[in-house]
Amino acid sequence: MKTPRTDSDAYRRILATAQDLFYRNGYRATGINEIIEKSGVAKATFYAHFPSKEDLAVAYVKSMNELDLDALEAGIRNIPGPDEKLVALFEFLIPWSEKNKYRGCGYLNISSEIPDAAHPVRQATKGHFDAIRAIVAGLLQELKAKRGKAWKQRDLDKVADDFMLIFAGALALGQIYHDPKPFREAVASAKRLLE
Amino acid sequence: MKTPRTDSDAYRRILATAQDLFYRNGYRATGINEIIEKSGVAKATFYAHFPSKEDLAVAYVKSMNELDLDALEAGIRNIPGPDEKLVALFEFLIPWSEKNKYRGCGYLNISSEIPDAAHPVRQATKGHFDAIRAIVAGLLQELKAKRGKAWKQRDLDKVADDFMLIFAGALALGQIYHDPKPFREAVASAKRLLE
DNA sequence: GTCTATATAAGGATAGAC
DNA sequence: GTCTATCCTTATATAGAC
Repeated sequence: MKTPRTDSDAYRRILATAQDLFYRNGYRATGINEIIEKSGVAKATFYAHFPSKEDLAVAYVKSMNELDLDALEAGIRNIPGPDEKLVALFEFLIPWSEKNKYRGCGYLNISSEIPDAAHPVRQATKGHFDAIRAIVAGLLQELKAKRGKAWKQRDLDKVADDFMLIFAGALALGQIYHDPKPFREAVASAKRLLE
Repeated sequence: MKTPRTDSDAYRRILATAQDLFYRNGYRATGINEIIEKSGVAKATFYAHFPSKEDLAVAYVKSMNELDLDALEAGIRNIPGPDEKLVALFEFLIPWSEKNKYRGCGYLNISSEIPDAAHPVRQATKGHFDAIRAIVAGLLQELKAKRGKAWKQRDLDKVADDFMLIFAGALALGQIYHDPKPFREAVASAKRLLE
């Protein structure tokens, strides 16, 4: 028997299907059988790649995280200054939320469904927000250097805290209200933080 | 056959059990059978009061909303000024989050599990955040009157937006990180908004 | 209101043949 | 890798007797 590989076609199809269903319909609402059916693999093949549903959940979060971070970094790469980049992080959320029909943040959503904070999925969702914060912190450092005296006294950690609260808050409220409004408000808040 | 009443003892026991289990373990993770067992009612009694699990979910959110708003208003009643009251809204979240073992916001959690934005449960969770915002907006009006010239130019809607983003952001990140830190950051952010 | 079945579907997971 | 069959549990919900 061959060892299942992460670069096999079946693996990719399963993960792509999970990506879609877990995000759109939720983790517990999505059955293994449905994933197997829609990804067009055999049941045995599925379990050869993912010994349990939880393993698939972990792969789902990690893979989504890579995609999101890549998209995010590609999105800000050609934007000139760190301040414009920081605002762009929030502006991206407006079309993103619409594209995703205001289903909200996949990391917050699956975390809500898994109460055990020690669970590998929860560790992975935490890792995602850590990564976002690292990007924000890096841009703030650039900005501090650029602004010189005016920002000399600013505590970058606290500014990063503010950005993360507004970021997560917009994701949460965008889902609650099923509307892009919180994301527009977040853009305005972000701009104000950079004044 | 008697008409089931919302003030019956069985009704209250069912709702109290749902309150506990839905919040702690999640909506889909909690089975009707478990609720029936732990609330000590008969299966027929349960279905006499709640024709379906969804009906119970709606009652759960609405009842939780009433309890939370009552607790919140009682908590700020004896605090002197509107600015102190606004900060207190965030300070309350620190012990609250610890008491709830950082399980997060029950309204955000169940919303994550119900993708259909038109669902009655989703309407109820939206109503909760509307109610919170109304409290914030009311306090901001008081504050504007109190501060006079210094706040004459402030757009209260935008300040309320900021408060709500920070409020929801802390709830979301407090769960992600399973930690009171985001709530402490939210207190600091709120204070800064009132400067 | 209680109790004990029961219907029926879907859940996750395994096994055997190809 | 595919296919079908199956196991066991849990899910929501209903029925009948007391």
